[in-house]
Amino acid sequence: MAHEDHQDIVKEIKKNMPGADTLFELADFFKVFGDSTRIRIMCALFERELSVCCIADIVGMEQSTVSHQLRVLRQENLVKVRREGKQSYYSLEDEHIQKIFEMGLEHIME
Amino acid sequence: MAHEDHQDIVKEIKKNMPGADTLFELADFFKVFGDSTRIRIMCALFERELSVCCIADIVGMEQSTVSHQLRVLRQENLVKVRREGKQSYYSLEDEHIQKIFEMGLEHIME
DNA sequence: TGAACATATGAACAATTATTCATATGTTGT
DNA sequence: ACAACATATGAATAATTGTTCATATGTTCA
Repeated sequence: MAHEDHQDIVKEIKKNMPGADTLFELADFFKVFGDSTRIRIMCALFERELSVCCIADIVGMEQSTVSHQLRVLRQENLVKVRREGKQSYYSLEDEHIQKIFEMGLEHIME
Repeated sequence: MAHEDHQDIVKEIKKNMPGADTLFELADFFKVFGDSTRIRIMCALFERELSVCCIADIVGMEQSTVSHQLRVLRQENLVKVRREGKQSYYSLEDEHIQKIFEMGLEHIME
């Protein structure tokens, strides 16, 4: 309880904010972008769909690690899979991802 | 080493990807969005600049917690501070933030 | 059916991170 | 200079998360 209108401001801002559940979900969504392995995986997928072993080679990590991270990306609907014989081919779910990516790049390049 | 053109694909993708250092930086940037307390703080700041104690009240957490998180936001150049008397007023550094936020919302609302 | 390969998953470990408490620093008004 | 308040920071703790190893599942071809 600081200045006079403290409570008014708090009430006003709270009223206009999205619900806490929405913001939790949003944080979970962005959490996916907050890991360099996943960022690199997504970045690789900008060009074309890729098999798991290709991705592992590109990012230079264990196949197991990549598989785990691909699951995270799947769970947040950022990538989709397609089975073809022994391989699984992953690709990006939509274009939001690339746009968000580019905006982040713009920011850090400032 | 899977299918025939595995190595070609790996080499091609690697060539076109941003450097590892850039992608690490980008992941660090997005990491900031990946916490619900920070998301809520940023969201509150969309409307107007706010003092630390207002923010603490809005998000319903300790002043100390908010202060720590504001430091994280400052370090990634997402907010700026202005001292006025006893209070520190925080505001958003630029509009990228709100755009990224909105794109995230669009995605989870699909 | 069995061997060879690609991918997925569980458990364990290491590392990172968010929160809190206690306290320090900074500011104002007396 | 001191009291009262706002903010910042350090240390400790709890929780989350990324990676790896070992292994299971799924697929193809002989």
